[in-house]
Amino acid sequence: MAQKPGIPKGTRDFSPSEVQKRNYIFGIVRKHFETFGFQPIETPSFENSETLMGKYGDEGDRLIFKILNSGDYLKKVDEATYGAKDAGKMTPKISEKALRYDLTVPFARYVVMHQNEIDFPFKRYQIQPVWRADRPQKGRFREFFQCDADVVGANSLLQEVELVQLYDAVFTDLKLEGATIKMNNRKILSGIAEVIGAQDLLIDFTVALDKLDKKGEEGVKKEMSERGLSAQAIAKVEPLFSLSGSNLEQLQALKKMLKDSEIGTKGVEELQFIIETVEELGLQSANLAIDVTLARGLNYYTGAIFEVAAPKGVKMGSIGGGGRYDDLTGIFGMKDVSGVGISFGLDRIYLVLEELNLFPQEIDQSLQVLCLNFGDKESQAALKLVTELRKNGIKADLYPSSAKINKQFKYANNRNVPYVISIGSQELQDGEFTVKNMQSGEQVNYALSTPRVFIENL
RNA sequence: GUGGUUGUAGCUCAGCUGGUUAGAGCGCUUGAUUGUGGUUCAAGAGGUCGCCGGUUCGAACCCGGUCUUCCACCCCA
Repeated sequence: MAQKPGIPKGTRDFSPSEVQKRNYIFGIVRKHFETFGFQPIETPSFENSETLMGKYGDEGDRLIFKILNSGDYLKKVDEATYGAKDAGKMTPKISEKALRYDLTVPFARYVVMHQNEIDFPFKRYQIQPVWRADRPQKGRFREFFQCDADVVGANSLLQEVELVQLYDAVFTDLKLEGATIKMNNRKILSGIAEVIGAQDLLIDFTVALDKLDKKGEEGVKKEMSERGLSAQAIAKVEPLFSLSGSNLEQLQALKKMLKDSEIGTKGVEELQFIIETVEELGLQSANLAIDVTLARGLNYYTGAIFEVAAPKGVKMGSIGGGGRYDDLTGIFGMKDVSGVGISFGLDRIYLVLEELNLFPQEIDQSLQVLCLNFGDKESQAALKLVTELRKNGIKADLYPSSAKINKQFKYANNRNVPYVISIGSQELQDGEFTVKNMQSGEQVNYALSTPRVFIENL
């Protein structure tokens, strides 16, 4: 019995029109990456486990897909480890490779390994799939594409400014108006933790704060308390919850709150510089907003933090994120290389564009011209014409068999073909071909000897 | 990883407290129309009811397991 085939949880097949739409997004993202001076690289789908493990926290380690060793992998496991049935101890012995979890860590590895060939500052972009053993939900997959652009070896805050512009350029080109680029700075978060006397609970503090929009003020306070923050510290956080107004007003409030913290003040200054410079240059369609509750999970960020929210009314997790990390390559032994980068979540952007109906109409036009097949003799002339059209870069095809004309037209209709050409016995006799505009229904005849006239009218 | 939810025709979904041959709309095929699609009319094809097992005289329906979907945690693109 043939069994019903299936695909693993959280993976998808892409049909022709889906691939075309995805390529449309890839194309726009790539175009702007390149106009901003980024160069492409690619890294392997899987890395050595030690490259990835421990870089994303305990939670991240759990979500990394491990690859089983080849051969009789259990032979190398000693009895004690085997008997203990401890996955944490066993895994490193039976799995030495893992699928990449994001593009940033492999990039850091790349920079360290190729440091002698790279001209710094190095601006690279990378568009490749990543894998996470997460539980799928809407917009969360186990295999999805990330489009990353990072700059390493440049400390200037102008990089952050450019990255905001890059976000804006891509979303504008995609006609996705009203995306909000939320910004924060890790130094501000550190500063707040310092001011409220909870430096050693920085991570717990930020994780709890990050949930403000979801859980509300009371929920966040409760979680902070559960995570060990003192009532006194929580009281001092209070002003953050009511932080509102324009970016400038928020900056003023933060400045005041953090005046006694050196690092906090530095963070506010950085944020202010980026925001003022961006505002000076202007954005085309995106909004830039301060969000002090923005924390993001990855601990390697040290400066600016970005996250992009879809336009209002679309229920979707963030469609992009990024930030500055002063010491990413440090974990691989290369000190003092600062990096800053952003990422586009292709799969989520796809869902947003689909929901807002923002894909251009002509994307589904895989064929511009279909020649009908009226039989052997007629199709010879048709094939000649098709060949000529193809030489001129027109997507043209001849229907492969002389099926009923009715059926051939239906096929053209379903494939969204704008022009259908008929060369039947009548046309052949007159040395012509008939072009039907499928939208208007109009038919025009052209001489078979001068297809150029038709091509120019297209 | 925890708790819940979903699965019936290619698609979107009905299907009563378990009871004969499991339904609709759209799509598909054929014909009206052997050289004209997107409209109309008629006919037709298409289903191991996610999968495995159990209860029962009898299961799409009840029970257990499993896979999948989506949701809330967790985390995140």
